[in-house]
This record gives sequence, structure tokens and C-alpha cells, in this order.
Amino acid sequence: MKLDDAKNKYIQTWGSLATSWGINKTMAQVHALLLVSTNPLSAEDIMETLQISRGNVNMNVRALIDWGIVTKEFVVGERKEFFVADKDIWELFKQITKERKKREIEPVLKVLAELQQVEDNSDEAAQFKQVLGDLSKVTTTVNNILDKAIKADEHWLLSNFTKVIKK
Amino acid sequence: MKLDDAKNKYIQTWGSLATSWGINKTMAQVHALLLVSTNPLSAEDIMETLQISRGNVNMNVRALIDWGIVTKEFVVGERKEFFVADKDIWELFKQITKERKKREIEPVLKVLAELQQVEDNSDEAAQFKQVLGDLSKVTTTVNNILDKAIKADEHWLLSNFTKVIKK
DNA sequence: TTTATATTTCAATAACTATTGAAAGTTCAG
DNA sequence: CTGAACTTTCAATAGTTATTGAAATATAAA
Repeated sequence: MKLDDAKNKYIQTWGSLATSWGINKTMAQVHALLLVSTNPLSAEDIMETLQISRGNVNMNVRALIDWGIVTKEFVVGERKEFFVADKDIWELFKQITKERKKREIEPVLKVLAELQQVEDNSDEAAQFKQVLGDLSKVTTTVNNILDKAIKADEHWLLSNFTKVIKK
Repeated sequence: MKLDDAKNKYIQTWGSLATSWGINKTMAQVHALLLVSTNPLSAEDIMETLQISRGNVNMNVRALIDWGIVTKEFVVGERKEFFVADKDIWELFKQITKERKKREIEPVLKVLAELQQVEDNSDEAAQFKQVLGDLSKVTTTVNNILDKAIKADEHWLLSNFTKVIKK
């Protein structure tokens, strides 16, 4: 397989995986493109390569920056902005995990705790509370697993990853 | 809050969480309904409670059965089928994790390995392979974390969960 | 069998989410 | 300032995924 074909296939694969995890396909593709690119890319480079509109590039690049996995970069003598993806993939995983924990898991724990307050002494209510309790425990457990994964960080399995100079 | 309101809020909450993880909303709601229900429910019970069509109930119940987290049950003197959710939530988490590992993570590992075969000796190709390698490592790591989570099972944090009679 | 009851399928359609592109906004060199 | 270069916004629209409901199929009692 040729390099460009491989890069392309990678971009497509990542896009379709993203979709099934509720992440915008284009966002994943833009990220993948930046990740395998040797130099910073401008909005226009991205538009051209992925054949998508200016607005779409802007929206998705901004989202990636929000997630903390892409940064703006300035090129001397150029007025426009260029973008680079953090090449440290472990960092990527950590950021995504953190975001989703915060946006999705933590709110669920709140709702579950709130629902425990139901005022009712019937057996049925007791059973419901039992289910809620179990759900809270599993959710907390998942939350803990993710925390551990995030903290595993430098120490763990990481020695062989691409070394990057951290800011 | 009243019990029925609480159950309802729970069903809605679960549905919206599911959506953001790429799981069908109705599927999550049907599951939630069965989970907090004290007795087996028929297709019609589900239609009525969630205000959805017969076809939709059928599709989603079948999917839940496929995932191994809901089972058919027969009620004496009744011709129609009834459904119950496995009340062991840890089992639920395990099943979902297994399914997604198999359907999504493992195929990605295959593609990444395949792409490593790119025939090109340039520096650019080397960099690309490096990125692929890192991705494989993170993906494998995630896979391992999930495996551990699945195996943690009875031993781990689980002692307080609702006891269920396993088949 | 036949008939009534229950389940499954699937084309049509609704609901939702992503994308476009042109207009408005911003920035900066001259 | 002014105008060119670039970025952002957002209403319109395209594309995708979920849902309906009626017809086809299956099942079991009479």
C-alpha cells in the first residue's frame, strides 16, 4: 500500500469509529489528518484535503482546540492560522477521557443521587432504590477506572511511546 | 419526589446518556423501564409506557436480547411474550463492554496493524508508522483496561451489589 | 384445518445532526 | 482610517438514523 493511501484509510477508519462513539465524524477526520501531517495545516489545506467547507473546518477545529488536543500555530510571514495536533496520543486519550467524564459521567451520578431521595416507603420504592444504588456503584467504578487510566500516565506502559517535548 | 416521577426521570436520563455514547435512545429507555419494573412486561406494556410503536419495541427488545441483557419470559395462561432485564447491573456493564470491544476496538487494531505494512522508506512514512504504533499501543492499553474491568467481576468492589441468582 | 392472536418486517416518513456558503465580523499592513 | 486577508456565525439544506404502522408471517387454541 502507498503512504498516501494508508494515511487516507487511517483518516476514514478513525472517522467511522468516532461516529459509533458519538463523536462527530468530521472532527475525528480533521484530527486524524493533523495527526499524520508532518507540518502545520491551514484551514484551506484541510478544506482541500477532506473536501469540506470553510465553516465546517472552522467549527471542528475550534471543537478540537476546546478539547485541548489541537493547537493554533503561527508561521512566519503568513497571516493565516495553522493547526497542529498534539502528537502525544496518550495525552489525547487522557483529554478525551477527562472531557467525557466531566460532561457525561459526573452529571449522571448527580441525578442518581438525587433520585435516591424519593419519598416512598413501599417495597417497590425499596427495590427501585436498590437498582439506583447498584447503578451508582457501577458508575462510580467506571469513573474510578477512568481516573486510574488517566493517572497511569508517564509511569505506565508509556516508556515506548513517542517522546514529545512537553510545553 | 414521587416514585413514578423518579422512575420516569431515570428512564429519561438514561436515554439521553445513551444518545451521547452512540447507543440508541429508545433501546436505553426500554432497558431502563424493564430494569425498574417489578414484573415482566409485554410489548404492549412497553408501547404504552414509553409511547412508542409496536415495531420500535420489537426492534429494540430484540437488540437488547442480542446484547444478552434482557430475556424473554413466559407467563402462565398468557400467550404473549414478556420481557425482563437482568437485574445484575454489573453483568450489564460487562456485556456492553464486551460487545463494544468486539465490535469496535478489535477491528481498529486490525486496521492499524494492516496499515503498518505500508511500503515506503521515507522519513514521512517512518513518522506515520510511529503514530500508528502509538495508536496501537493506546488502543491495546484501553483494550486491556476493559478486560481487567470485565474480569474484576465478583472479587472486586462487588460485594455490596444486589445478589442475584445466576442461571 | 381454521381462526384469532402475537410477532416480525420494511418502505415511508419523521426527527435529528452535520454541512454548506454567503454574510458579518475581525485583524492588521499600509 | 481603509481595504484586503482571514475567521466566525448561522439560516438553509443535505444527509443520516430512528420510528411508525400496516402488511406479511408465525404460532397456538379450538
